[in-house]
Amino acid sequence: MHTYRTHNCAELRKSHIDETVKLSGWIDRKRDHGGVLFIDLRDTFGITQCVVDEGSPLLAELEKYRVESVITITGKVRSRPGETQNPNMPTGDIEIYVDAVELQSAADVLPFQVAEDDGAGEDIRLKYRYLDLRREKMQKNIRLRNDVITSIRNRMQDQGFQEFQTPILTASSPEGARDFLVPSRLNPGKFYALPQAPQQFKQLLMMSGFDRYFQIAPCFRDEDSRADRSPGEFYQLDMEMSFVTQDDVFGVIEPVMRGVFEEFAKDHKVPEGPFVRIPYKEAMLKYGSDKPDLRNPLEIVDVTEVFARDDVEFKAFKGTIEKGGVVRAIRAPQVADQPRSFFDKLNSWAQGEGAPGLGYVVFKDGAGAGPIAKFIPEAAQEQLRDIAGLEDGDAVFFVCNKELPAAKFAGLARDAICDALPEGHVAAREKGIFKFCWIVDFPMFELEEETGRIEFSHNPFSMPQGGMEALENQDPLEILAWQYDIVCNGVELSSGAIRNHRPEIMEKAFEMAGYDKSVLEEKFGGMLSAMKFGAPPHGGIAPGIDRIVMLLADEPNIREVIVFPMNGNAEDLLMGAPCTATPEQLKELHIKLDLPKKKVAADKAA
RNA sequence: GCGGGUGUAGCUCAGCUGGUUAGAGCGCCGGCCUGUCACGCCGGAGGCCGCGGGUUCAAGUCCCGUCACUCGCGCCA
Repeated sequence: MHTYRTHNCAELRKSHIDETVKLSGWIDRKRDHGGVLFIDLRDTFGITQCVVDEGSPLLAELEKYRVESVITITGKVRSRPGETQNPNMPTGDIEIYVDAVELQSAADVLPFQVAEDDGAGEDIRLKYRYLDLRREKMQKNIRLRNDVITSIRNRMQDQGFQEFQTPILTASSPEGARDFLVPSRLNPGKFYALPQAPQQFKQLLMMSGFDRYFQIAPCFRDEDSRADRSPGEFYQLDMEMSFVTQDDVFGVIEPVMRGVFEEFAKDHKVPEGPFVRIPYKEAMLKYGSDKPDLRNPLEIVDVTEVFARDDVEFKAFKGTIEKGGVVRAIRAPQVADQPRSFFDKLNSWAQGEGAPGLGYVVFKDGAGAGPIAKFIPEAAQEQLRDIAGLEDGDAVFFVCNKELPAAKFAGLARDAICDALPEGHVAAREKGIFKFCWIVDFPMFELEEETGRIEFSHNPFSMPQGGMEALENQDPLEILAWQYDIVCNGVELSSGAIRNHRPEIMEKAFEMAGYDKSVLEEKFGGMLSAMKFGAPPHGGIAPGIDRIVMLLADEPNIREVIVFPMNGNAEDLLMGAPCTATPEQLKELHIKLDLPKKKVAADKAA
């Protein structure tokens, strides 16, 4: 019987010595010594050294094969001579003396090296992704992804969740991200949209009486990419459950996240105990972000009252405070001994971010020093030390602006200061740890600055805390939603909410956000009517698979954990997507193109 | 849409205040080598210095424009 292999490239050991075996794989490396030739044969499982010497007629043939060619070899397992055993590889005690070889597929000269990381750029790696994926790191990452997804599925099934597939061709919905549209041939002039998330479907499943749903769900959003956001598509652990409160959802998903991270974190610990819960408002004040990295121990406090004092004469801040601005302070412990350049660098960092600078006061030997200390008299300094909890040797950095920009910039400064600290400093960013938190109590609505209109701040399907009564009686901007995020090390891993299952509350909420009842009917009519025939209270969450794997693989870029990602311009250069449609295709779809002039000119030139 | 960074050999990069023949490592091709494992040694080929324009006696280097890649902002309910 014909076979390509009797063993894979990782399994032969001393116990196989004298056996005749057949191995297939890629030539990882060749070491040609003239009279003896070593070939490292590689498959996804590992590497086995194969050898021929002058005693073999195959030597001349094998010398010709380039690396990455695929070959099948037959030979006898033998022990490597004493000194030459390689303890660094699992198969390092043995080698195969080649008796026969079959070239399955010769490789051309490679655009970049596979056996080692030669630093090839991302564009060329993506163009030859199949070569890139052969590399050890990518094989590891992609397999980790499989393992993580399998583990998640098992953990969800174990808790009674069932996986259902929801449509890929569905309807466009207003708000949210830009949709990908797909023209309908049977319905000329109409378009499907690819789902940004199975949001409505999973709610409909709850209203359909299924109690616990999950899906490793593809989601599509036509938005620009980032290092942690792949363009076009991504995967979520989408889940929803009925008859639950926020605590019930936390109680289900927290063990899944903790379990997966504990199972696959290589050198990282996950601290014991439930994930910290931080209200949105507190997160924005203390960390200047709704996705704080808690490995950074620095915290922000509001010190507006100090700079508002009559005896403080720092005009730059006073003017802003009078216009309704705030002053935020970041305490940096034990930095008084840092060189001047530490403060200068932070100052020029701030200027690079468009701020006038980063003011600070250093407290040393009981007195404040630094460029703006002279504007703050002793009594005010005392108050400052009190509020910020400053001790001798500490410094505080100041940010002054309107509330939201001040909070956000203080958040950036908080990270910049932490990163500027030397290794081992008391306030340096913690390493080897996954620090999770829940961000809770998001506002239901927010003010759109340009228009002055009230908008949904996150998910319009979330239940407002306090229900109808809150909508009717509270200041809309004060109303909180049962809306929550999981954040890990500064990465937003998931968003979820207890949903609004009451049609009248839904209508009221949309009305407050400026939507006419007819819009709600038209866009969400299906779900709205489902809510009128008996809808269970329900809620869920959707952790991002790619980001989870990215954290676990310790990769800074999400494309490192996706098999065939698109580039930053949402192109797949390997498959040639997106591509133009033929005139026949367009005609069938009743579509005429109206391209921008610039694009037409560029295509002609190409 | 906006801002920063980068474009030099197949890949990664060096190339000073502009100066005459543009370099290195890896890869590739040829030669030598019987114990390597990132094998070693000798030799060779390979460049529209992203593209277009300008300044200059002279441009990889300076200026303007443009394109590509990349990071960020906007955007991502």
